[in-house]
Amino acid sequence: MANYDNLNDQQKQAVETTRGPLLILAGAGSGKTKTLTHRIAHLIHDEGVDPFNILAITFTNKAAEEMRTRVRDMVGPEADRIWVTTFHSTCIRILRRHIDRLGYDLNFTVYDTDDQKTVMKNVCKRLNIDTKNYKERTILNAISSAKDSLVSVSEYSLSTFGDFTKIVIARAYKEYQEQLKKSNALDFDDIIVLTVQLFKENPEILDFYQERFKYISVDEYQDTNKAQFELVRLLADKYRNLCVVGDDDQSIYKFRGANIRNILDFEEFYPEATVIKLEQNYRSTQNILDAANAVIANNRSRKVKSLWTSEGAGHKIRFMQLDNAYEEAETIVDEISSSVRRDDASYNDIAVLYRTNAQARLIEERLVLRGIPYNVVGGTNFYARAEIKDMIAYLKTIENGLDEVALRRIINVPKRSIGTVTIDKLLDFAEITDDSLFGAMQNADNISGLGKAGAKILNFVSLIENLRKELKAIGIAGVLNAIIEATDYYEYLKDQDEDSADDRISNVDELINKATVYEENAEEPSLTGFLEEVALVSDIDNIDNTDGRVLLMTLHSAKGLEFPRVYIAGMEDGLFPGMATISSGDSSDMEEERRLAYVGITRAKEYLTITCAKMRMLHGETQFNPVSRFVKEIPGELIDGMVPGSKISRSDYDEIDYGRGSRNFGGGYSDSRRSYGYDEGYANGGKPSARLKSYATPDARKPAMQSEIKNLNAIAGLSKGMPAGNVGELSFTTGDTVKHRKFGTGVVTGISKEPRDYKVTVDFDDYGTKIMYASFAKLEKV
DNA sequence: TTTTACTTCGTTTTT
DNA sequence: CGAAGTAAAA
Repeated sequence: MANYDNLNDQQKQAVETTRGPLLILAGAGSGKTKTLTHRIAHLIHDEGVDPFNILAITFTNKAAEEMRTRVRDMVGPEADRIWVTTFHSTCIRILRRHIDRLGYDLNFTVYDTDDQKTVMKNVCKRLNIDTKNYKERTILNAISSAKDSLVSVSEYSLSTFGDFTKIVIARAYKEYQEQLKKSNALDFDDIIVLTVQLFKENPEILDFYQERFKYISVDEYQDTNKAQFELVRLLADKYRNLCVVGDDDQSIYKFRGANIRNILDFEEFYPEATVIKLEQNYRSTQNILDAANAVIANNRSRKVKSLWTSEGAGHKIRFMQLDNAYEEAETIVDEISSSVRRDDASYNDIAVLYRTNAQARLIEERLVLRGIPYNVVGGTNFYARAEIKDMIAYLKTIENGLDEVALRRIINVPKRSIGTVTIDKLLDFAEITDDSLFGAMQNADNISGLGKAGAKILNFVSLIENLRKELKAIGIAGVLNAIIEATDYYEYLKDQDEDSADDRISNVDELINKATVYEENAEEPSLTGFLEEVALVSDIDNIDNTDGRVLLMTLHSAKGLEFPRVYIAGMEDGLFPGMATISSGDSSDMEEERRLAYVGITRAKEYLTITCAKMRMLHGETQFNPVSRFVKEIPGELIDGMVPGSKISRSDYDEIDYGRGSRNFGGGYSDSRRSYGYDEGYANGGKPSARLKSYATPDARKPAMQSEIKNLNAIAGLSKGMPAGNVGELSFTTGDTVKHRKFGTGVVTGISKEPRDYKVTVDFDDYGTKIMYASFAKLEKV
């Protein structure tokens, strides 16, 4: 019997409502994961539901992971029989078994956005579409939103109504789908769309999964698109035990196809639905909640809710308007520094949020100068790096020879004299013989006019075929090593660019680590599985705020997270909300932007500081932005320094003495300057008032700053993704006996230093000799 | 084929 | 302003 004592009345009601459609409107910080996990435990323990019949869908791997552990904590190992996964992995699991019904092979690969663009480039070339007028991305976005709303190629073609742009997109859509199919590849949207199609065309398959998943819950329901709605609808259609959880006020992914109507109209679609609102907040102080409530109340398309807490009012929200973006960054970093020094805050209590990634740079620069450890979340994905994509392309080619994007990426990387001319000949041959590119390559002997390239092609083909054969014996990590060896890939990287080679090599090493970890941990490791994991994993999943770093991220990335101290930077009309939103005639755009502000505010547990700059460089021109309208929607009495009871007016802001209340202005400033020798830039000898003019020559300092960042980062061991200052000391040396979680004990026979880590060779008592990376293997000296 | 000069274009991005 | 992509030159 599960224990529900620590649930509030609404949560309890949600847990106990197990039959029929249920809509849980879960405000920010209202304990929705807790409610969902209890609900699952209740189903199993009190209603005797077989875990096998439960499906819990989330959007992110991270959310799925968290829910899985929490359910396991409550119900034990039985929990592993529940499907707790993302939309995309759910669908891939289903498609791996049945996609042959739709004419694809079961070993299909998944294309990421880069791959999509490559395909679209080819499509445009083939169809003579001028990519000046029609950008690949624009076309792809149109296709993506068509797929999101389940509009097929033929339906799209029929709905162009003579609109020339749409006609072009329709042609591109058709060709794009054909190319993907030829490559036996799916894009992210296809993963959902094809599953829906599979179910619609094969009632017996649908029925099988309907019987399997008698109880379904969907998290972050406000972010679902039409295709996902349809998928869930189909699955739940038989038993109608569908529980959706979401917060319409946190719907911030419209631009990616999320349809807020799914949650707003749930009751209309399921008239028999029970609706429960979770409004008690367990995260933030009342002041923060009041601010959030006040802002979001300006939205019209929403279900009215109001967050409250049984805890106290807490600290007021601090607002500071600085003269320019440099001072904004400096002020924030100063405050971070002093709050850690003087209060009991630690770096991992703190997050700096902003609207656009570009804003991170200035803040980063100041953090580096202060030697404050930080991590920037988002930006470039690990798997988007060229060297990683190369390695993955080799793996994809081994896995799925039809994958033309992968094959063409590596066919001449590293250089093996198979140039465009040769590739074109091969493609012609493939077209005539109705074969794939790889098929043509295998037949290189029968193609005339290839000249010397013929032998090179066959070499390449046998490399791939050999690796395919050896895969079983040497594993994924082994294959990767073999690729590097056979192609002399590291030499290639060094030839490319001497400076970045070390970084790139260590990235590849990291990929090998990941492969090793995957093979050690997965139930049934396979190349398919590894590629899937790689395709469906993002940086966001690896956010770690326990390693003593300040986190910098966009407001979007912050959804679902919480921090004791939050800074929201750049709250200016023109930046947040952005210019495009302000000038858009569609009020729903502004409402979405406001929801983003709501998400930002509700991330804060104890302290919320909002900043903006009067002057800021944007797109190469200096802009003078007024204070964000969202800030003005916060009642004045909640803001530090404001006259209680008054709404703030624009003129009020200009009167704010934002120096007040920040305890260490003068001192902190001059410290940081002296130590790094930037005094010259300041007008008044390192004793700035809050109204200090901007740097005399902000740009002149840049080159110095850039190299300074590199140096400081190197000294502090701060480069992105590296645990805070720990690469170095091993607790053992050659000859020591160590213990591994899985392989047991063994003797260290060798240690070699890698750019980022140690490679340790261990002769295990029971498993033979293994080479592993120290940071992953977690070896302990015994 | 590779380097270099020039143009273009600018939110957010769970998978 | 600066990244990224493209066209032209070597």
